[in-house]
Amino acid sequence: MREGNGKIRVIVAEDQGMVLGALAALLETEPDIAVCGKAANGREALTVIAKQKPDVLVTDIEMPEMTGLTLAAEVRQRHPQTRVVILTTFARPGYLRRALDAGAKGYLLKDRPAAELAEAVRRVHRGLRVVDPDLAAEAWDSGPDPLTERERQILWRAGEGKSSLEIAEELRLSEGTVRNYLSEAISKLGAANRIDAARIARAKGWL
Amino acid sequence: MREGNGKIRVIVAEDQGMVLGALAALLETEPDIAVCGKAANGREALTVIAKQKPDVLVTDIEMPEMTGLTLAAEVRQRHPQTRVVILTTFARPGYLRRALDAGAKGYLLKDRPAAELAEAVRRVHRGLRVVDPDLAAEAWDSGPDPLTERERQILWRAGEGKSSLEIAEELRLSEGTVRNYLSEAISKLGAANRIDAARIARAKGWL
DNA sequence: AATCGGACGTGACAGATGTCATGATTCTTT
DNA sequence: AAAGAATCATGACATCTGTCACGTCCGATT
Repeated sequence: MREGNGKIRVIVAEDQGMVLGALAALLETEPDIAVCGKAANGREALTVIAKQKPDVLVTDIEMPEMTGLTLAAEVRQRHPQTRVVILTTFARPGYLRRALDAGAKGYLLKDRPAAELAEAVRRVHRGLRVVDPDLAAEAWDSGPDPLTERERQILWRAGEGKSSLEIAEELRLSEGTVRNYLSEAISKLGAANRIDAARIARAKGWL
Repeated sequence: MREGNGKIRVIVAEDQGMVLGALAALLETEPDIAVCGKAANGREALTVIAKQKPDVLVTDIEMPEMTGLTLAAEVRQRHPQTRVVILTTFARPGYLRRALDAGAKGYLLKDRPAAELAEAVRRVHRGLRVVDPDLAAEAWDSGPDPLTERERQILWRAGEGKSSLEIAEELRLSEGTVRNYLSEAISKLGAANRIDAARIARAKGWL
């Protein structure tokens, strides 16, 4: 958490305290890496980065306050010298695509061996990209997000168990319009009904 | 991973390789704790435990091959000298109840501070119980699982987006019966529809 | 022997859902 | 200026869902 005698200076952002501490401990076992800060969400991470100006940020995606994806975009704008590695549970093509669009240099899955984390940090620090190859392939042939913003809003709410009428009132639409959007989403995703459609969209990282 | 000169000997089971390695690294930083084995699922954990006879097993719940809950029950039977600490993301009353029924001595959430893990291991090793207090309170007043086995089976499939007819065919029931069970589940859970019911049941740890 | 809960069924009905045709409006791109 | 896409709408229709009343059968408890 202090000086870096030529070491790669890293900040870790992750909302699960236990995992945050554990990842930091893991990186600290590497002789050429120093963890110079931790954060429990995106907003916190931005503050710490402004102070520490680290070489690399390792961040989860799903966090309160500010998503890792939003965080990556902010870091690119405000602290371009800090390279971002996304570290997440989710092998979702949509997440990968958004991460790369947001300027992330690495996308790593939590179910890979622990040794890959340090290796990814080193590579990204050297200016290389690190992307899980299987996921990259899947992202390639699963195509882009076919949903419009409205469809996404409505499908999201449908997935929470809300009825067409409830969704219509919430978004100030007519019930028929909501049913139309859902019908569109169902057909675009090749789903059998709204629940199925929400599941598929979630799995792809489109919700 | 080797000798334990009076140290507490611990095995960690967790399916996400990165988290597994990180948790091990975290525990290894403690002077009185030694990690003598790792496992990526329940079955693997049983093998390692038979060899190592550790003092404490720290295990996740949701793993392939064998759940942490099943694992806890097996360990109580076959290796009663090993005490079990469940370490999970999910603050679900149903999980806690099942964990305690399975003989686990500790139930810890991954979003607690990292320092609590070592402390929990020490306490459990001393014969004490460690249960997240908030979760324990919630478990107490949320009552027991109200669903019957059939209702659970059917609600699970409904949550996957299957129609009543599909579920009926899969379970060799009439469509009307499936609708009746769903109706029962919806009313027991105070839900608005099948999607809502599945959400609630999942959140409680009953699915 | 009587009671109770779980599993399973039917029939009927109202309301929710999914589909389709058809159209208006607006904004962007060619 | 024309074409395309996204937003929003209506009406009509068939199907799916959720509820209720009312049963049967079985195994465990009393």
